[in-house]
Amino acid sequence: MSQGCFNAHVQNSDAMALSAAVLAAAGGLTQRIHEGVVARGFEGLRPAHGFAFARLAPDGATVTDLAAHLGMTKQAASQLVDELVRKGYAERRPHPADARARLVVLTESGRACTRAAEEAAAEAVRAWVDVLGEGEVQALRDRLVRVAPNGPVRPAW
Amino acid sequence: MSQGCFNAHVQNSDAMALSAAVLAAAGGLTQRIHEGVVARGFEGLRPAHGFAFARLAPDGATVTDLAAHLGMTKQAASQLVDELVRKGYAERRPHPADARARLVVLTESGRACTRAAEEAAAEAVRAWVDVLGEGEVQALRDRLVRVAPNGPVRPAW
DNA sequence: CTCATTGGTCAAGCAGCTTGACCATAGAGG
DNA sequence: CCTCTATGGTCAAGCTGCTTGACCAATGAG
Repeated sequence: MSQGCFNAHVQNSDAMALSAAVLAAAGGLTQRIHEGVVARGFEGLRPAHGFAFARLAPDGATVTDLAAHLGMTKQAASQLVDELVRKGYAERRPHPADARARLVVLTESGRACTRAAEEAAAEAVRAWVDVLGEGEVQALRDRLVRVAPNGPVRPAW
Repeated sequence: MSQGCFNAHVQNSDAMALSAAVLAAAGGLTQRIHEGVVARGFEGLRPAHGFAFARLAPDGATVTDLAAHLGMTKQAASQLVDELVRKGYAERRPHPADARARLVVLTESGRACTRAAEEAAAEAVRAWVDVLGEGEVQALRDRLVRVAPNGPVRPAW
């Protein structure tokens, strides 16, 4: 583990301030996206579902893939998919290359919801642009990408 | 709601990339802090407890304050405090100015855990400094503070 | 003194996740 | 071709953290 808090320039209090800022930004963003999705008429969805949509959107995924992506058991992922199917956002199709597996894909309604989330995210980010300016926001994004290249994009706490 | 996605310079895909970066940074940070706290010998704590510690650390707080801070009911907050008390991290003291209320304060063990979290956060941030440099990290913090001044620092999804 | 408000707890219920068991298919090795 | 283990998926039961609802004690304004 780290043995040096002594020769570091960054104080613990600074680290906490940065951490709080990152968590506040993430929390506010999640909240705004969720509110925007609800405002566009998609109800009965929790933010956690958004992370599933993000994984399903490109080409669909198996339940096991989804479970790994969300950091939960495949049973839990399967239940989550059940819920999405029941609400009409996704459907299970036979996997083209593996008779054991089933490919979970978004329905048109699910894709519409994904677009709504994108719009809501763009709206939230626009508020950031109003404060910082476009260049600063892009710089922010680039630095965050460099700093958290493969962080878990999922409910983490 | 927003009617213009047309005259905005920021594309939806950019907004999603930024959102993903922020969430990845927050998720990674939370994970690292939690791991650091565990590595320093504090077990049986979930990240959610960290947000409670942050509110209790300065001068203690009432259960109702804590509930508002964490965005949950006071019953849930009370249960969380029960758990912290049972594990020796906090204790309930009579409130000096209100006989109805009880002031929840950290024990020495709770303060030690708070310090451990600060060290873990500093450690995680040092990894960011290694990538970006100290000035960039400070700039990152300043911009995030400007963008999310009062975001919810708590489990949000 | 009265009474609506506020801080806190007890109790029951629910939602989301976990563990454990099980079945069907896949794919590697005789 | 046949095992036999590994893998994808589901069913069932249980737990944990949170919610709602009811209630009591103390507060403070009238």
